[in-house]
Amino acid sequence: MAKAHTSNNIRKLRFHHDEMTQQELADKVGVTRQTILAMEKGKYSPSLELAFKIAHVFQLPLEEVFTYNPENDQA
Amino acid sequence: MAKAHTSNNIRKLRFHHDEMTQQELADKVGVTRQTILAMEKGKYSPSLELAFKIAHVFQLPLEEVFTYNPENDQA
DNA sequence: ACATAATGTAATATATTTTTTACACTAAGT
DNA sequence: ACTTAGTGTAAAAAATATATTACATTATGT
Repeated sequence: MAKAHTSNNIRKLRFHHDEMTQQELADKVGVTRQTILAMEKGKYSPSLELAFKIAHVFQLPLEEVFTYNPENDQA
Repeated sequence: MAKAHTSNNIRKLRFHHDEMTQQELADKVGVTRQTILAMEKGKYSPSLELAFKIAHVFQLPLEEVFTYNPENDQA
């Protein structure tokens, strides 16, 4: 297994979407600003549900918001 | 926000993939059999990372394994 | 100079996911 | 009849995500 990571471009997307603020996004998906901030900072990766909600806000498929970086998982 | 759900067809996919057992899948993605079982039973929805790993095992885009059912989220 | 909005940091508390362990049940093989 | 493999249930512990609160910083507007 090992360290696989999940990155996202929430930050970029916020700006591309009318400079949506962290708070606004947080409100739209029903979490706290801290949660958005932590995600943008890569402090932790969200739950699948939250990921779906965020993709939904930006009207994008989940995989265009979050990208999976398998580090060295077995095949 | 409210209750949005995430469903999956892990079970089906396991059988379509050489009748892969819960334990085998668990091993491939580095979790416990209980975790796979709980997911199949809808007991809780996985982390984004785990979701990605599972999709990766089945060589499918994440959204073909997990589907988001927004219940009544605001637009 | 002041006020405000947006973001960052940090600590603690709560919720949820995941692990660990143990046991029950069914189906298949011998 | 026995064993084994696969699955289901359950409870408690550990890990991780999320909430809450409070404060610092920077940029902008007045």
